[in-house]
Amino acid sequence: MPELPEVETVRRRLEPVLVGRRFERVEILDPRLTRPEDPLEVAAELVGERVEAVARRGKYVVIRFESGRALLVHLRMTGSLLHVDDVPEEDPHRRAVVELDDGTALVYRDVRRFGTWLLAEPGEAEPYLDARLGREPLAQAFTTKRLGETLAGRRAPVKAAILDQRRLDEDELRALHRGIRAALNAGIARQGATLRDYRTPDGGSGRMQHEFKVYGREGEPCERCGRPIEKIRAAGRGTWFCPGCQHITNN
DNA sequence: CTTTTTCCCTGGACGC
DNA sequence: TGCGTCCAGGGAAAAA
Repeated sequence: MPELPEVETVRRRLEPVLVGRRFERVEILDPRLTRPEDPLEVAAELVGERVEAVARRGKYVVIRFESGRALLVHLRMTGSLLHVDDVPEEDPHRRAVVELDDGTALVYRDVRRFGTWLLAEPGEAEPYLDARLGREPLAQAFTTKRLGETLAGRRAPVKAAILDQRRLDEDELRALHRGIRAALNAGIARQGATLRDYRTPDGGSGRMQHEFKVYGREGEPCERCGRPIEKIRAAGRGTWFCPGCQHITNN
């Protein structure tokens, strides 16, 4: 699913083809996409907007218009933004189509319909995003110190039994910080991971899934130490880890 | 207040 | 072949 590396890949692919383009025609096929706003209204409001920039905040794709408005697109589980020369026929999962002034189109498809499009008026986008998102892990401002401050005072396990932040010493905190940035950069370098639905805007697949060492490998021997990969559920989410290489500090 | 669980939603995998 | 059941999970909302 689209995590930060996937969303950043989408942003990078869309930026050169969207900046300067005008939204000529907008069709929102799934009324849930703009919830709770009226899809017809949002579609009508988008017509005529000219793209000034394509940014990213967390896992939101932020399409900024010259008018000062912004379209906040969240792909959630299975959303994808595709840039096409011609809109293909017949796709039951197509949720929106934006025809651009150069004859190309932006097609949004989303199998599981969790994704959202929010049209923010001038000045609304920043407060909206600030209220929902933490700090950008690839920004300069994201330092080991800042990460420590974020985790301080929190009692929740960082991914349950794998890492208990109460026991993160200076070196472990540094390792976590480096690990976060290294993993995200590796993912971006490979244009994200395609497990099933994720596509880049030109329809291609990411390659990061080939680098996964534990994800989806329950029972298989760790390729580093040979111990079987384990799977647990952390905060409601499936979590795989190597009990040998990713040491557990119980309690 | 913090943390966990439920819910949304669909299609693929699996058992019978 | 055709069901019924389970699972995947981002993030909001509800529950604990």
